[in-house]
Amino acid sequence: MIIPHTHNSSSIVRVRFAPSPTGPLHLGGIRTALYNYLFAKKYGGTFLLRIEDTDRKRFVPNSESYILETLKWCQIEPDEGVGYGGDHSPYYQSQRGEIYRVYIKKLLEEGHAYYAFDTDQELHVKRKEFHDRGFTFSYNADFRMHLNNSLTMTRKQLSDQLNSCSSYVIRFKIQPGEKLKMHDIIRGNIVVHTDHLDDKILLKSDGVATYHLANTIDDHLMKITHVIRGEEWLPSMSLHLLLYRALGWIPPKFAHLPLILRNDGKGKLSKRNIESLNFPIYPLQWKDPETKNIITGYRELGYFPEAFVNMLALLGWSPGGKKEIFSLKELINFFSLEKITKSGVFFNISKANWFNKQYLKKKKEEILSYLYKKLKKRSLFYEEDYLSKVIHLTIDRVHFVHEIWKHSFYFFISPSSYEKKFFHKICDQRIIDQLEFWKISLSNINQFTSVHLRLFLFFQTKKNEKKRHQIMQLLRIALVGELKGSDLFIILEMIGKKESIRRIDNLMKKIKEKINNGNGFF
RNA sequence: GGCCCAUUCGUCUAUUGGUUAGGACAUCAGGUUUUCAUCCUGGAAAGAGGGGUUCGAUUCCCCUAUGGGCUACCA
Repeated sequence: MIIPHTHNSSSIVRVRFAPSPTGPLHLGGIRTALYNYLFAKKYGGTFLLRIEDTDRKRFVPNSESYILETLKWCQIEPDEGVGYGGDHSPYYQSQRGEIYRVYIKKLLEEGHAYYAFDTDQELHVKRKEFHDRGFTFSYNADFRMHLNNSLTMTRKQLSDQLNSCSSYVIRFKIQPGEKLKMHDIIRGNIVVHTDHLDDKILLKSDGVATYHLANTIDDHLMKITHVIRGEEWLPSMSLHLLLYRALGWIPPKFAHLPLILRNDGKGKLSKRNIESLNFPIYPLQWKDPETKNIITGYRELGYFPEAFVNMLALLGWSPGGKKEIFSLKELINFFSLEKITKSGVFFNISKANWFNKQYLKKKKEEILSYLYKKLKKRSLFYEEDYLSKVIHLTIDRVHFVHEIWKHSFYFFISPSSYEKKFFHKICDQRIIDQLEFWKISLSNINQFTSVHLRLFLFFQTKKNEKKRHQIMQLLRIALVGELKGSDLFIILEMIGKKESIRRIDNLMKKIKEKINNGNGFF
């Protein structure tokens, strides 16, 4: 009988998002956080945030606040960890050195780790030598007995070496000859032979633990049940499993997420060379503390966090079925690690825009307040009813709140210019005569409603469709400035008789000016 | 080079041995419309290749190819 993968109260889910503070989060990072969050919430578990700052050289100021702000904006805030407290502090790896030291000592004593004194330079030379001869150098069982480490020393030699203050690292001793059988929730069974592994450094010469060690110890101590991380970590899963075993701990379950790939050429998404990408990769604007360059984010571009999260959730995961719009609650409800895709994914900005549009349709309030602000700047005031009508008439044309103005300005102000090509064509005395005729006709209409106006104009031109077409284009240019926009008669009704006539006058004036100036030249 | 992972329309994906291989975005055509956009209808568009297993493979296995990751005293 197959026992399904279930989670109950006896196995409380605890997951972590563990970024390193080397700059802003990108699409891939935030998606990893999202999946961790969804998984935790689905099983009533805990989502914790740990900062993996074991590499001091790569530290970038403001990264942490950026990460915190991003999670907040996406509404996937941690329950525990940096910025949220908890029983397992500190949540910065840089503050956990004492803890790591305890376990390093244990590994050393039990023969799972050893001191190594080879310098960076020596190893570099060795690697190059091997490479030139067509071989691969690996610090492993084949070579460690020929290198400068505690395995090749007597006790005395070792203590002398250590006392002489020469710098050293501590390496993990991999036992060769084993077929390691592992399981990944997304990928299934994976087998790696330990012969292919090398003796990874656990403690760097500056006394700081490497990611591998810190990560393993922290995940255990913080009672992490599921490690959900990017696929770039898949090759280290064997190392981590071996570390759990050496420390006598039960490992968590692993799920390695497919990578988000660059669609401009090669490689995984990263913070490098983002200029060549045709889409933004940061959720929030990032100001580089060194260069002061500002790189825009999805928030600044006008994406709603809900749309952003929805889009991201479906990039590498699908619950099946045809539904695509999911609230965060629904995402939590439908989420499952098993349904995450295995292959790398390409990001599609037009789909992201489509998602935003779906959410925009439900956000009339936000557009309303945006219009209010926009109008207030011009000292214009309109009734909410009027604004609502405008929004109703134009919302289908936009993907973002800020786009509403360029599609609705003509309900509030006269066009500031006329479409050049068309305007050029209508610079003619006959056009002025026509406009004059329609201006008078319109001013004589008492019921200035779209229904009446439509009837009137259609009646007037019932024998000449071409003419109707032409006059409507003329009026549209007068009202909007270009051959675009909402229903002409509705615009007329909305802005009213007085304003309509004023705009027709404006156009006539501009045509006259053009005719007069033009004559001087030709 | 070594090790690992992956491979369904252009993109995101559904379909876990029997389907006309479904949907969404994008794209194209037609319709609606005074215009643009929307909207509606429709089209084109996919199982990398080769071997097996099987009555039958997109689905299972192997090989090749391609893509990706890792191969640091980076995470």
